[in-house]
Amino acid sequence: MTKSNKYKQIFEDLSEKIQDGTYKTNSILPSENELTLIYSTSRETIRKALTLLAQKGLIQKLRGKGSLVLDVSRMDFPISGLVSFKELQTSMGRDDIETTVHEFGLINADKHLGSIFDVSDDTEIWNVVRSRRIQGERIILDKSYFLKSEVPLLTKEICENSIYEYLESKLGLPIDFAKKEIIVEECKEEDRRYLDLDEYDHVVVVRNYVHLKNAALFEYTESRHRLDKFRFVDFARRKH
Amino acid sequence: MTKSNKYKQIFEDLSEKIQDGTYKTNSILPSENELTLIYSTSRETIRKALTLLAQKGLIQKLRGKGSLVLDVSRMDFPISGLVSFKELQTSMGRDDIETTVHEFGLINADKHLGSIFDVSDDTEIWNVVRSRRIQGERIILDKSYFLKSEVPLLTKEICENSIYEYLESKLGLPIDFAKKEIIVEECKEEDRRYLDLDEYDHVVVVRNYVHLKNAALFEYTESRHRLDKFRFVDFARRKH
DNA sequence: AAGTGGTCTAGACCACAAA
DNA sequence: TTGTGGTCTAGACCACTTC
Repeated sequence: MTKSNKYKQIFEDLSEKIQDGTYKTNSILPSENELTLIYSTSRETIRKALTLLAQKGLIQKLRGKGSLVLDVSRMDFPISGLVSFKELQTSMGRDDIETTVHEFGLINADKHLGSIFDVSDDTEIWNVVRSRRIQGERIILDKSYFLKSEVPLLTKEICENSIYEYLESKLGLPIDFAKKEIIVEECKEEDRRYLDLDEYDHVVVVRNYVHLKNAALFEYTESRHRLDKFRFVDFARRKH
Repeated sequence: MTKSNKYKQIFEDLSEKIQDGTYKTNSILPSENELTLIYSTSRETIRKALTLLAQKGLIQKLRGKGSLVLDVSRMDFPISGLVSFKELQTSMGRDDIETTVHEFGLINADKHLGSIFDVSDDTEIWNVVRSRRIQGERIILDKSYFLKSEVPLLTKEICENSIYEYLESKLGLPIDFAKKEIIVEECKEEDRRYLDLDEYDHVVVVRNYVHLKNAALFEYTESRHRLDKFRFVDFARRKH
């Protein structure tokens, strides 16, 4: 195990055993008391692991009964949360996605970007415009902006692969939370230029605001999708 | 306080104090140890309450520093999770929304509904079709289905107001989690009949699958929105 | 009555941030 | 060094389900 936290180790172990069928769909996991013996730990630690499993949608806790293993195969990719394009790609088993970088470089914030990032004008910002070709058609246009102060170095090569892998693994940026907004807009000139729009005159626009652990916005990405190929899945648990 | 759980009471109390400005944006909450004294409870209970606040996006926990109060005014209504139309209405300060019930009654599940609910054909299901008129225009078409076994009684009057208020407050249904799917579809005949579509030939379709605490699907709703009025906001926190 | 998960306690040690 | 949040423990009592 690589993780240091005991409850995360237990979470990952149970997660694997559910995915590989050791614990089968619609069966009940060993009780919390049994799990304390299996993993030689306290019950609260077991409960932390089970809470994670429930939040991830792998189990359903039933008071008085036990923890029910849910149908994993039915779950679509959970975009809710932060997901890079590369993750999406692999989780959907697609290898036929091509990324083309159309614009890449440093720009100075204008009024619009300045107000989004809450920084003064002429703050340096990375500007990346990419299109995604899926099964031969250019379907998605991604316009990304990163604060240079948080991302000192970026290259075109990195943008052609997964920027997030670079940001998180290499740079170790403490990404914490994101706000997504989904609306539909009329096609603009840039959509017609970079996408195969066919007859469609609207695009689905996903605006993504990504914050670091210090609560500062460090990335803003606008993802423009052709109508017919857009799909968003959200798995949400009832609060309180 | 009405809630029985201590950590929920504390969560609600802190939540109010943040929203009414007792604890100001960008300030630090009293430390966990101080809160144990304020609320006369153990630290783990305080931490449960703070975890809820963090999940709701009201605070940001910073190791070694404290719990930072986030800017509440910036947050849009968090749809992520379960939101009834009525909730949306009030949270956005709109009183000019009219609901019209077009279809209401019991039907027997066909193949399609049967597979969605995972019940045998001819299981009894409530069928409710409603349109939402906002500022004079019919913008949203809601097609809802409820398992009769879980919702014994439903009336047209209830459907004209908030079904969810009825289900949760009156019936006390233990609603637990929901899966949302958002896609774009071409307009169908029912869209043209019940909505003011103007020139639009597509609608945004939100499919909502709502489960009870026993993990059974009890509601399926298809919400069909006119393109130009659709908006979805999601506030997501990084997992582990 | 027995077993399950839900809540709560009073401690302990650790990792991190700031002075 | 001090104070913060993060993790972990061993026990307790409660609410619910099943028998």
